[in-house]
Amino acid sequence: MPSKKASPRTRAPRVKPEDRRPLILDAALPIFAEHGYRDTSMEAIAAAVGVTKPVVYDAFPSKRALFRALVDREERRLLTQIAAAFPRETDLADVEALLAGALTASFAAVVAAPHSWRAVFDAGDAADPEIARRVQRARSDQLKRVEYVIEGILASRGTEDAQRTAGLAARMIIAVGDAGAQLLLAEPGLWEPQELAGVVAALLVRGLDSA
Amino acid sequence: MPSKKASPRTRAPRVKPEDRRPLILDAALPIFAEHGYRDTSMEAIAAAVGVTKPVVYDAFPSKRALFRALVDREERRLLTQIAAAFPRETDLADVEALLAGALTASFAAVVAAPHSWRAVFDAGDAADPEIARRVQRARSDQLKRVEYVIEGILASRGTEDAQRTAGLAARMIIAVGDAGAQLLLAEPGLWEPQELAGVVAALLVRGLDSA
DNA sequence: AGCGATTCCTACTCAGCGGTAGCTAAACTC
DNA sequence: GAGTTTAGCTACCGCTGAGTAGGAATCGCT
Repeated sequence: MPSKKASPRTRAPRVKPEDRRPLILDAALPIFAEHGYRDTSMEAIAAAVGVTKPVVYDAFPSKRALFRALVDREERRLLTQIAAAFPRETDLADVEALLAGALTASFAAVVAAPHSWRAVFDAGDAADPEIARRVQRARSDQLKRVEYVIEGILASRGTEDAQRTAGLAARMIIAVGDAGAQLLLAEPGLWEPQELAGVVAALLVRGLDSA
Repeated sequence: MPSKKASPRTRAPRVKPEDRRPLILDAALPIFAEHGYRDTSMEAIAAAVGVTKPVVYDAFPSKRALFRALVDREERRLLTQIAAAFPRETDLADVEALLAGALTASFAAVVAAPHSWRAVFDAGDAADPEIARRVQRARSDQLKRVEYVIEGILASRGTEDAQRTAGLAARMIIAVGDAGAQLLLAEPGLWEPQELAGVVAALLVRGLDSA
């Protein structure tokens, strides 16, 4: 029997760090998405790229930096996709159509990039404080935008206490959107994004009675 | 200078393990609720009880066992409180009142025991697999119950595709309930549980148009 | 007071993971 | 093909946190 080491570890092909970086992010995404920040090790990421740990550290200075870069990239990807699918020149008076359009765009983006969604989604809780703050801020900005639109609509109807009600409604809309996204991922094929968006929008605007 | 040790660590009073256990759970609850399973150390729990690590290990054989006991207790507490506040003999025909009653009970329980809610809530994700399964199962049972009620209502109205729609509606109801609970905790005092339940129920049943 | 039982504490072990030093092999140049 | 550069690898360090062994203090009983 030869006394060579058990697993000689076939050497990985040579790749420049700048080309290695996106490969690492690609491999890291599903791992972070599935196990979360704390339960993902640099070792595991390196293995997924088919490489050893120091190679990863040649591309990113630290785990936090890697995750930060990942969240940046995936957040941009999601927002770009949503923006691309967002209907132009919506009629502000037709709330239901407005909602359905926004939801369709969001749902489509989530279905197209489920891991991105998952990773960014719980980056707000578990990851390190800096990233958590950024993600929470992004979510809060989104909430404010929805709130602003709703408040305008309610005010134009003369609803009393429009501000507080708008805050509530905005939160409910986002909650329902999140739940819809999770449903799409949990039971793929059960709903088409567009169909789901229509039904959810109807439910929100006209209520369960419309079902 | 005296050569005595810096902090002689005042010895904790003697308590029997069976009496110690609930004290440990009490101290552990807010820590787990705030930092999650992975980011909570036995050391931190011990310190919060005013005791050292081995004492905690005398009461619970492992971190997982401790957390499991905690989730058990808090889950029971929440369910008991909800059951106690749940309206008797609700009219199945008045969906809005039914929903408002259920939400009021849930909201009240969450406000009364916010840490329990938080701890159990994200035990489904981050904790160890066994507990995650149990919590997810509990949530899925809850979903099924709501789904069943909704399906009955929709079927009695002759809605087509009642089953799929009921599944969706049930998820939306739970999502909205969760969001309401989070709102109550995030901005305490802004809404009374009962008031919030009423508004949310109206929104779900009659839609945004009713606002 | 003396003695056993019970409870707590000091002081470790061990494993896992983030991060690094320094050697080795592949590619590129001439 | 020799020399240089660049990328990858082995083998380590240090720290943190779960879990444990064994000694020290306190209670209860006689």
